[in-house]
Amino acid sequence: MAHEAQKAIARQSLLLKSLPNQHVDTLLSHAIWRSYDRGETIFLQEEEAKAVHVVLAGWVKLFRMSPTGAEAVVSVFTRGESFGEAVALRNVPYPVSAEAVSACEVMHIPSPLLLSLMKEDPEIGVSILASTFTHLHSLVAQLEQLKAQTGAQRVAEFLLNLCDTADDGCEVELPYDKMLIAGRLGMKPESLSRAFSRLKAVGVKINRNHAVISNIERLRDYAEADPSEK
Amino acid sequence: MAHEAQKAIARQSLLLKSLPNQHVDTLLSHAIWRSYDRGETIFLQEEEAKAVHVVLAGWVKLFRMSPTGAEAVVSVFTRGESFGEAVALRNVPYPVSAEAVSACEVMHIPSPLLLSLMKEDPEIGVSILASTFTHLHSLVAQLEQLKAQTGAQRVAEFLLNLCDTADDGCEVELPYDKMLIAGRLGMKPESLSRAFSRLKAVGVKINRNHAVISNIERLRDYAEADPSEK
DNA sequence: CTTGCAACATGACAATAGTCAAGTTGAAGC
DNA sequence: GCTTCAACTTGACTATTGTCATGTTGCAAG
Repeated sequence: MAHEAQKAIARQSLLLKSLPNQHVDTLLSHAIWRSYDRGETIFLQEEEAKAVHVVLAGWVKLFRMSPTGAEAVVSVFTRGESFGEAVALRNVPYPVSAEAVSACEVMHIPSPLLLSLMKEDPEIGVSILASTFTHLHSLVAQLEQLKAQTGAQRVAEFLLNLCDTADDGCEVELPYDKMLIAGRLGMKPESLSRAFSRLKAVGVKINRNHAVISNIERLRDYAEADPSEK
Repeated sequence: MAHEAQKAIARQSLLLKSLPNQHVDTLLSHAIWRSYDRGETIFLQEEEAKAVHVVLAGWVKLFRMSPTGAEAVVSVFTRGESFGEAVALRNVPYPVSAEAVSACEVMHIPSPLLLSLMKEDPEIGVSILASTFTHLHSLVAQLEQLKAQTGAQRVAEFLLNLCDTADDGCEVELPYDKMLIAGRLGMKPESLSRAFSRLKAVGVKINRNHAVISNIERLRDYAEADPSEK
């Protein structure tokens, strides 16, 4: 079912890229390949984890529903990224739900397969820990941002992460809709709108899902300034 | 150097308790046992990880310094808890700093030892993933709280976590000083004071580091209520 | 083409949290 | 016992964000 192009993407994923080819072949041949429509659920919070998931195309969000129904977006993944590693190997329920936020392609690696390969070659365990560590790290970074930065500063960092060039100025497309960006950054859509307005003052123009940053350094200074001295 | 009592605590830690005794013995005999004074640094952000750390007594905080010097507390660990697993096995720099917030005892397991044992028995990898998953989970929970609850509600949850009994009412000691509690909950000490004041209305009395909760159910309802309908 | 809807923007207001300043208080050191 | 200092509390004020209401816009189904 899998196109060669998809397999190539899978091989480059953080989870698989450092594994010996032989293992990767085994995993790819036993993986389940699926397409999801925008809005489709991939798994639900409290459901038991049976696989590790690798995004091949599109965008997937992980989120938590509080008892009152408020949604907190925990992370958003795209091509080459994987999630569910630590959960799948322990047969514990997912602490979050996953949903496709655009049409997307996802590869599922059954966890029993991963476990049995891990018994043969401990290198696999290290690979899994590597991806897990990346998630841990990104959650830590998010926590720092939420605790130490204003909304507009978080938006500034989000934009800076989109333009990987160290160029003077640049233009980027917002990867998904603003409601999701707002959720991902821990704010309401209205606040995101206002944050964008503020960023006009440091040379950011937003038009639809297209952003123009006139001076990256200026934006970076803004993002890292002490909130109290702004 | 290690007392038997300390070894007993180490054996009960989340990291080691599910491992075969034989491995635990090996790890314990090669571990480094250290005492730290209040305020002493255990490791610094950006430092290369060489060991996994298990707290035997006292309290340790993990925190991040933003470029501007603002401190964001990521987690606080105590007896039986471990940290640094995912980092130690990858020879990558710590994303956070660790500091003793009270006098404490910490056991350090050198990561090369863990890696070599892991090659012999993949079960060790699963154990490490288990602890790592717990951290991941707690970070996710923190993110949800920060995004979906008010300060006073986060304080309420913090108190609820302290009293494990399902009893009607209970009394607990605050485990560390209020400045650190405030940091851990993502607020300023002043806001914590005010949050405590508000909780008086739902039957919480704070005196020094001693808290009296007259009705746990009432507090739980408060913590989980929709912030908008309070 | 038009209707309808969801995403987005904006203004007015309320709630929440941070800042600054001025006290208290309790414990450690002299 | 006294001094001193840091932790803590409280009040007044400000800034930020959420909430509610209203209006615009672009896209898609008919």
